[in-house]
Amino acid sequence: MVDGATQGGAPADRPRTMYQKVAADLRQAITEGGYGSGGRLPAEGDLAQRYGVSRGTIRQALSVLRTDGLVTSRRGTRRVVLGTERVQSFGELLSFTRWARSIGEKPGGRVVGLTRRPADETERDQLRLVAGAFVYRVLRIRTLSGRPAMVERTVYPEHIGALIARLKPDAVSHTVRLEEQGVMIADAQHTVDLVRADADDARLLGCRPGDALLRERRRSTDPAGAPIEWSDDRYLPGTVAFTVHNSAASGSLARRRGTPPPPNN
Amino acid sequence: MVDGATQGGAPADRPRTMYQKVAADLRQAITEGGYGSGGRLPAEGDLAQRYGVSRGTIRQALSVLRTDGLVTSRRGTRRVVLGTERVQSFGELLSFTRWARSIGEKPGGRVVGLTRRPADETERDQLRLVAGAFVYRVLRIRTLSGRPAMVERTVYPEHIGALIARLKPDAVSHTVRLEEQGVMIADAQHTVDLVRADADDARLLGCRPGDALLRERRRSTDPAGAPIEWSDDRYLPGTVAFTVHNSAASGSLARRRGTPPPPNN
DNA sequence: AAGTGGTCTAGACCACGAT
DNA sequence: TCGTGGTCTAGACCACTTG
Repeated sequence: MVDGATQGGAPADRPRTMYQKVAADLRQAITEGGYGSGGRLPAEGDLAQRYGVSRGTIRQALSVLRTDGLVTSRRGTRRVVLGTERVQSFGELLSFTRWARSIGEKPGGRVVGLTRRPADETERDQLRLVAGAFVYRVLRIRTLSGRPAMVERTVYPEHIGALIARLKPDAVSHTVRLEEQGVMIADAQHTVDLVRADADDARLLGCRPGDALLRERRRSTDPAGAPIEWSDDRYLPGTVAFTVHNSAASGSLARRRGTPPPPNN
Repeated sequence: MVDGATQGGAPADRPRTMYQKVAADLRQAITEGGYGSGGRLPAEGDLAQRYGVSRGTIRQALSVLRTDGLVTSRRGTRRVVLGTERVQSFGELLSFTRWARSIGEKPGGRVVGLTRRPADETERDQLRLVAGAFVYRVLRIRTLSGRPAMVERTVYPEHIGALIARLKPDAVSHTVRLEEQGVMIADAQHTVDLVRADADDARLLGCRPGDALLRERRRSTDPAGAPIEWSDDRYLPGTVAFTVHNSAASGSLARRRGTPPPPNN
């Protein structure tokens, strides 16, 4: 049977299925340079024999690596190693806290404003709410090793916001707290552009109004497709860069340290 | 048998295989609102029967839609429509010209500088060249309906650059010209961040040195994994935004009109 | 308990690249 | 021509969600 982009559990989890085990194994071999950059992988049939699974399972594993941009694939020739870079997990992308830790910085956060009120039309549209529904709006300053890095404005539907409202103002990771209460994020849509700091941004980030900021707007949904949050995050210049790999039918986004050396693979 | 992220020909092409036909069919039904936003798709088995194919082929088709962020998928329940937005093609992302046309603007371009010289270390690293190899560097201003929008600095390995060097300075699309000569781009790695305009940027874009620009750096490779170009594109504020959908194991990047209304799905 | 999608098998044939 | 990955089939069993 066929499969597709294989949702598979978060790559952060321990591999549970055969194709995840194979993928993890091959990923390690690749990132450790076992095949070299530009090197060729064994044929699918060989891998199937080596791991004692069907060719289909091997293809499922390889599709994961292809989506991550680690290998090519084309008819007629063996797969080629495209890059040997570590791939960022979905969790690191969604959580400022996890991202900060993954790059060796100490994350901080403080809620500056929290209100509950009826959703306006844009919010109803984004969160798929009916007229009259309430939302929570959270304004929050995020720091890296004590220095202001980002201003976050997040809108939650009422049942999620109620959980957020109970957290301490300086709770480090709202995302992790939500996970602990069983709120899972399965999909996210991101928009990255450049925006001018308004008065609030300037005050909280310590810049001047009108200064340019890198903005990421994000809409996240749970496994059932129900909106969980709608956020507008504004980063000081030099704080982050966003990277994406894509091919004819794939791609993924990663958040990286600001103005990093040119991507190396 | 299993399959994966299904490289399938460019979605721009006419569907050639069964799963592409099914995917195109379902995509149209979804974007036309046939299932509604948040609606549920028929079961895989039902679709298999309706199209007269195996369940595996249906799953392959659905994996395409899942990668595009159009539908969810989880065990136990039918797939749910996540969004009904048009998905941008790989070609529109890679080619400024095609993108501009897709949003109804008239694209323009003019080569301002073209040099051939030995690659420096960074260029050798990016383009996977050996010491002593030559590269072409192209500096180019891009316009939307006559107004400057972006400055493009692209480095090509010698065999590709030689083709570019033969084009007229105001050739509209280098990407399309390369395609006509059989140069195909199969994968690309993007990095998006914020950068200050240098003297060249300011002169060509008509802004002041030090002004903030949205930068996209890109490394593209052919189907065999060989680097084709390494580019540094700098957009005037408000010109573009980049969007990405991702989930546990997928994602894709799209270029949009600058500071658009909040993403609608 | 029934319905549904996720994983896996064991084949088949085809399209393409390299030799 | 031969090896390789791409497409497709027809099953099987399992994990999960929902009533």
